Amino acid sequence: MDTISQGRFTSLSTDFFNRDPRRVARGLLGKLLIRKTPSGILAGRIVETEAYLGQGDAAAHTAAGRTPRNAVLFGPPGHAYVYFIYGNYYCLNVSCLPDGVPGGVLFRSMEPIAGIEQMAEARGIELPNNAVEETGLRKISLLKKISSGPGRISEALEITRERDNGKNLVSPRSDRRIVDDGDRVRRVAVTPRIGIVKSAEQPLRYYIAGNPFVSGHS
DNA sequence: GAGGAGATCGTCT
DNA sequence: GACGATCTCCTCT
Repeated sequence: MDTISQGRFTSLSTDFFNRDPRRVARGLLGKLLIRKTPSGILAGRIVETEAYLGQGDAAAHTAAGRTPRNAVLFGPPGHAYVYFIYGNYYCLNVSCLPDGVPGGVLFRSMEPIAGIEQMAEARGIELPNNAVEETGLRKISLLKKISSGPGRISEALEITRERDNGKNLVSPRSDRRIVDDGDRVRRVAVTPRIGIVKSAEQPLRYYIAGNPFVSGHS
């Protein structure tokens, strides 16, 4: 058990990810994505995910079989799959299902929790003084640009393919991992995934209903 | 507030 | 050689 500011949290187990990506995507809502850096801990609460099924899912990177790029998704569960998109952005996924069976979950959006100033700086956003102490709608509008969106999450947590692809996200020794601080999600909404063309109709996007940090349309 | 276009490059065909 | 699990900026309303 570690502590982050005033809270406590426990690591998720490998078994948590050794399941159907749809169950993992739903289960990850409310959990914390954290990264330890030399200058402090960065953390955000996961509020939006998308499941990518390894088999029978034309939109998944694994649809056409194993390649050097997607190898992590075919590997053991609980590892980071990071890919580069549109010449500009990195997107973070976590591998699911047993070694040899492809599948994963994309992190689409998170609510900034700790290390907010550092994450804003990594994103090139200048927060006004006392932004962290703000409340209500004003705070939401200030913080939403930090990590609402797949590319934004990676930039805020300083995640790159070169450094993070294939890294273990459950080991307590890892400097980037997914943990549970006891938060319980009340209501989960399910919609089709965003930004894809193939298999676009399947309801595989999950988000915390009513959470203001969800990206896109909620 | 909504909608459209450009940026930019790794990956696979 | 085409395209993509995105984001930002700009324009129009």
